[in-house]
Amino acid sequence: MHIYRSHNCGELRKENAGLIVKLSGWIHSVRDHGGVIFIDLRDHYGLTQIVIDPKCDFYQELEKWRVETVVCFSGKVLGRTPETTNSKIPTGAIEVAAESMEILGEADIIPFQVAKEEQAPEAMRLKYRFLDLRRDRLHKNIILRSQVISEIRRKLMDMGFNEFQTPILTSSSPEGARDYLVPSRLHPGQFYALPQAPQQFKQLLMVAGFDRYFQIAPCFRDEDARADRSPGEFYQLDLEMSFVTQDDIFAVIEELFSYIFSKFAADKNVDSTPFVRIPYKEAMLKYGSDKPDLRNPLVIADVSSVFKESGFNAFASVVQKGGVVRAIKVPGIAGQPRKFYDDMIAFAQGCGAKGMAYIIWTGGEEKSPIAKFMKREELDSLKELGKISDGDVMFFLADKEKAVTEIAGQVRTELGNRLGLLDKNAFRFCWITDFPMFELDEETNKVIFSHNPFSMPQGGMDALLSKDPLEIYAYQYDIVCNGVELSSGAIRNHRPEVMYKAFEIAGYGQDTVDEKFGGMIRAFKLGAPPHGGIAPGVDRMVMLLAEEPNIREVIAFPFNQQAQDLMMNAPCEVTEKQLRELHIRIVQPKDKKDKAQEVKAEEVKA
RNA sequence: GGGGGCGUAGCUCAAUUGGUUAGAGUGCCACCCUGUCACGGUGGAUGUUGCGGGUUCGAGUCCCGUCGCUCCCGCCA
Repeated sequence: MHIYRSHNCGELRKENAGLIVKLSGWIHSVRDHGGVIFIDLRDHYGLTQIVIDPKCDFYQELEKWRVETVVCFSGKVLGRTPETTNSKIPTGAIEVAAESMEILGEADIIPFQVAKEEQAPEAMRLKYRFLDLRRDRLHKNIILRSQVISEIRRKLMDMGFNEFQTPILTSSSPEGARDYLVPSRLHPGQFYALPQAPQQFKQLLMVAGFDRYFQIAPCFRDEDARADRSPGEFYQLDLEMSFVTQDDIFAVIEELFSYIFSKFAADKNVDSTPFVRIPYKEAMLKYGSDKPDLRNPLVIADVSSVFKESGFNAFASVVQKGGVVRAIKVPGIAGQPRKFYDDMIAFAQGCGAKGMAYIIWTGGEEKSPIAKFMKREELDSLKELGKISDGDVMFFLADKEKAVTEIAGQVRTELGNRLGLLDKNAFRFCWITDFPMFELDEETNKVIFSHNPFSMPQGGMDALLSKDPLEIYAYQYDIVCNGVELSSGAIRNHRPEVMYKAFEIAGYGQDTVDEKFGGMIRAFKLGAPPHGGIAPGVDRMVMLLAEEPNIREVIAFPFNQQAQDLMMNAPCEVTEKQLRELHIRIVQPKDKKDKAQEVKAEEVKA
C-alpha cells in the first residue's frame, strides 16, 4: 500500500465498505465522547469521518492532537447505519475505523479557525494565507480560477489561437501607469521595467505573422489599490488578431465570454450574443458612466430644452450659461416617505451636486418643491418626455455638463441600489464603443490622447487631416459586465504615417515617436498587417463568477492595499552588497529619515 | 497626496452614551461523557481597550496627535 494514502478524503462510498484503506489529511474537527472519538479528516477532495475506539493502542496519544494537524490513518471502511448516516457530506454513508495512525505534521494553535467560516482581520488572513486558503470559500475560489483559466485556454486553442510568452524584463514606456523598475547590474544607471501589459510585444507578434495570439499575461502597474484592483500585479487574458475589424474581435470575445460565463455560472442569466453596443457619448448621457451596470433599469435623460426658458430660475440660468439639466425617472415610487427624498438629495450633494429637484406624479397632479415655479406646458412636456404615469417620480440635476453627468451617474447607481432595482441573478454585458481619440487637457487646454495612442482613428489619415481632433473617434472599445470594466481593446494604428500624424496632433514630433516607440515604428515600416485586440482582466472575471466583492478573494497570494506581501514580507530591505552591485544608493524621504533616526536614538538610549 | 469607516481577550463582538473589579460566544487548558457530525457537560486561564498626550474627582467612552487595516477620490495609455 502507498505510504500516505490509498484513497482521498472525498471518494469513499457505501460500496467500499469492508476495504482496508489509508487516508491522509488535516484534522478538521474532533468530537471526543470520552470513549469513542470521531475525527473529520479533510483534504482537497473532501471530508471523511474516522472513528477511534478506546482499545486502539494510539488512543492515549490523542491528547497531543490539535485541529489542523496532518495525520495518516489506516483502517477498515464501515458502512453506517441509516440513523448514523450524515447526508450533508458525500462520504456520509461510511466511516473509517482507525487501526493505525501516524502524525505527519503537527499544528500549533492556529490564529483563526479553518473549519468555521468566522471572520478574521484581513492582515492576519494575509499573513497566514496558507491557512486561509485551506478554508472552503477561498479554496473554492482558487479552484474556480484554475478551471476558468484552463477553459479559456482550451476554448481559444479551439478557435485557432496560439499562446506565447513575452518578456517580463522589458523597457520602461513613457505613457500609462507608473512602472515597476528593476536596476541593471551590467549597465549602471539603467533600468528594466516590468511590463504594464505585453502591448507592444503582442503587436510585434502580429507583425511577425502569427495571426492569432493569446496569453494569460502577468501585468505590473505601480498604482494604488481599489476593491477591484490589486496593486502590483494582475493577470490579463491578452489577445491579438491580424486582418480583423472591430466586429471580428467582438465576435471572438462574445463567443468566449458566453461560453465561460454560462459554464461557470449556470444558475445565472447570462446575456445572449451579440452583446449590446453603446457609443461612449450615449453611455455617458444615459448612465453617467463609461462602465454602466445594465442590471440597473434606470436611465438618465437630457431635459435642458424644457428648462431653458423655465420660471424655475435656478435651472434656467444654468442652461442659459451653457450647462445642462438631466433627469432620472423612477417608476412607481410615489409612496416613498419624505426622508427618502431628503436622503437622496443629501447623497447627491455628497457627490458634488448643488442640489437635486424632484417631481412626484400622483393622483393626477405634480407634487414637487419646484412645480410652482414651472409653467403648465413645461410640466406637460416633462411628462411626455419621460412617458410618465401616475406614481412615477423624476429627479433633476443641473450643472456644467461634465459635473452633472458624473453626479447623475452616481445618483442612478444609488437609486438602483437603495430601491433594490438590480437583477442580482444576471450577468449583463455591453460594449462601449466610439471613444474619442483626443480630448482637451483641463489644465493646459491642449489636445491630448484620451486613451490609447496606438488606436486607429476612425476615418484614418483623412479624419486626422480634415476633422476637428475632438470630433474624431477611435476604434477603441471596452467590454463591461455588471458595471465592472473587464477590458479595453482597440484596432491598432499599424500605419507609421498615420501614427506620426496622430502624435503630431497630440503635440509630439516624429523624433519623439521614433525615440519612444522605435521598435514598433521600425516594424510597421517593414510590412505590418492590420490588427487589433483586447485584454480582459482574468482576476475580475473570476471575481464576478465567484460573486466576490473584493479581488483579493480570487488571488492566491495577494498584496495588501499598501502593496505589501505580509506572508513573504515583501518588499524588504536588501544587503549593502546587493545595492553596490546594482550601483544603487538609497535616499530616504525626509520624514522617514527623521523617524529612522529617532528609532536609532532610542535604541542607543536603551 | 486627500477624505470616510473601523481598531476592546487568539478570533467575532458587548459594555446602560463619562461612573464599582471591562463581559459574552468561540478558540485555548483541565476534568466528565461510547454514535457524534458546529457533539454535549462542569470548571479555569486569557486584556497596556492600537499607541502617545490632554480634559475630568473619574476615560474603553470626550478632545488632539499618531500608527495599522479597509473603502473611496486622485492615479490606473
